[in-house]
Amino acid sequence: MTPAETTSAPDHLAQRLAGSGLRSTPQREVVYNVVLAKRDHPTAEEVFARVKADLPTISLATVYNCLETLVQCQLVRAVNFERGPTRYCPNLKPHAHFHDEATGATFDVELPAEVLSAVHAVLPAAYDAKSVEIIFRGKALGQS
Amino acid sequence: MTPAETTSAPDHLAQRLAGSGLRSTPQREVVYNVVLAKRDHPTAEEVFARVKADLPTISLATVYNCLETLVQCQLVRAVNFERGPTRYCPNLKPHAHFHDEATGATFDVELPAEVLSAVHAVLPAAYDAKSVEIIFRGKALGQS
DNA sequence: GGTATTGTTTGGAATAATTCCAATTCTCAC
DNA sequence: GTGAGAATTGGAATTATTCCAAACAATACC
Repeated sequence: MTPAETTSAPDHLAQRLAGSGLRSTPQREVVYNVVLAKRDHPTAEEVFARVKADLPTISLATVYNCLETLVQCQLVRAVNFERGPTRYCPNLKPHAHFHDEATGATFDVELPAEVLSAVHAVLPAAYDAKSVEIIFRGKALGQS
Repeated sequence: MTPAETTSAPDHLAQRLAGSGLRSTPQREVVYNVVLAKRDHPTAEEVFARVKADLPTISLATVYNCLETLVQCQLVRAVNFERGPTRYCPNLKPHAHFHDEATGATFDVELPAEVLSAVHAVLPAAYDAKSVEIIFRGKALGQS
């Protein structure tokens, strides 16, 4: 990521939080930075482990709270693969996910606007969709 | 459903089970019939409650076992909506799901082959998808 | 037909992920 | 500085599911 991004992220966070009447706190900042730093779709437990490097006394409950807050403010997305723990993703552009069944790794897959609208078009008029989630499952072939 | 379907379902079940070296048991039959009978995407607990009408002494563990077996034999599909319990669906044709956030109800949405292949086409070559799940979330407008 | 073998069911204990809660701590406005 | 509301914390509670060992059932073998 570029220097510009690292410095603007906290501002973005503070702005968004303020927009919802919430405060920017060290815990929220660090949790947000962790999700931004390594975009490997970490679970809450994994975020917890990484955040402790900066804030050794943070609690798991707070990590859950912060992640939930970030989801509410639309700064991160929560993604679920069947029975597994919720994973968190800072990619806000519309995209699909590919879940490697062998390794458990998750990858973002770009979703062109025309495909997204083709998908939305399958919905009968009686359904008003706020969001759509597309999840592939299978094997990812040896990527570096 | 037609009479033909109600009578052929058990055979279909027995065949598929045999194909995997498994036996047809009263528990598996009743669980399968329950999922087939009311296609409202019940949870394991809901299936359990319905199955008890026929088999009052069945255990919840057995319901989980049977559902898992049916999923393995591709007789039903398991569907997950974020943190909720797994739901079970006897619709085997490719389809998407619409999840009503207000009521928790789930509806099947037909997925034309060309949309399905357009979705698959977004995958880079390095990904070999065995399956894709498409889940809409939103509000369903007053359906009867 | 009786018995070994293997598959299936059962109830209860265990687990995993998350949420809840009450108590403390922090912040900002006055 | 004080007080009100927001945020954090640790631990208990909850939910959905899986695990496990014992009991039961069905088929295979003699």
